[in-house]
Amino acid sequence: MPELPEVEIVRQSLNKKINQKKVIKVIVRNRNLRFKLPINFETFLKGRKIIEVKRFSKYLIFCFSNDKYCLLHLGMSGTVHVITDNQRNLLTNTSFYNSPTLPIKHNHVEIIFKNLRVIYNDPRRFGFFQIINDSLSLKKKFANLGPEPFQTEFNYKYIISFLKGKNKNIKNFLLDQNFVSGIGNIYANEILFHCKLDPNKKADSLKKDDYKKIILNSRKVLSKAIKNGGSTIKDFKNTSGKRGRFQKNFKVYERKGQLCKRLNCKGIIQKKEISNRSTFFCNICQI
DNA sequence: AAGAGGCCCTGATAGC
DNA sequence: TGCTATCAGGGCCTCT
Repeated sequence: MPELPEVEIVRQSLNKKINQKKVIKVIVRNRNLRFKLPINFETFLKGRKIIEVKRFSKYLIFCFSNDKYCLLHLGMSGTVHVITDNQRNLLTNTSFYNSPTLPIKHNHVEIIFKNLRVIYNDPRRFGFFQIINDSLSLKKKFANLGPEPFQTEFNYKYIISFLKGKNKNIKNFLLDQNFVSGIGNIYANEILFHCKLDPNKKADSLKKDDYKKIILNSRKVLSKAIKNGGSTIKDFKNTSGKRGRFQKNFKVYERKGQLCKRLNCKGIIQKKEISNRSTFFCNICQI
């Protein structure tokens, strides 16, 4: 569920809390994430200083001095928690189990800094860490990913040339990270609603105006989601345990059977499987 | 080569 | 109450 906006929220709060801090210790409780945590993970991080926390697409990038990097992808259920030593002492002394911020189970990785620690929690273990040894490898890692919606490279010309000769529906393309990166199932649904487009429509049959709407609305929806602290469906929280608010703005996602929110539209939101992903759309205005 | 489908995993929920 | 089935979905992999 963490898509670009949620990852950005995590990045922002992490960058405030751990920038310029040095890793003192790393605790790994479970190496079996989506990809097995490398054997040298702990020694690679230990002693290194964070100089910035960046993001590309749905990847967090911990940047260290000397051109070293560590990627973190949150998969579907990954959350990052930052907790100070003081908060931690209070928790253990009083009601650890009633803590609103820190989960008890599935805290697989802890990265410990002076006075605080970063805890990676992930029930489904679809998330992963990756060590990157120089900026060239970092570039390579992202080479096959498409631009983010915000980038100028995501423009009409690019879309036309990418879609040429391909035969998929538009929703699949929005989910295709090689076409445009950062959009997941929730935001793909929302973006297509704002474009008034049928998710099942073949992408190369769309009009010039539709492509422009897609560019505009993917930027609009994602930036509004970021402004609202991301979306919390079930378990997304920022590093302080605060929930997102953008789910209140959803027009179609998880609204099956409900009335379309567009002014004067009498449509009913439909739910349909498109390539194994639940897809929500209005049966009147999205045609 | 493009596209479809399977797989990894756990927790919540529905149905019996 | 307790069992089983189903669903959620990001990215990588395999098969056609």
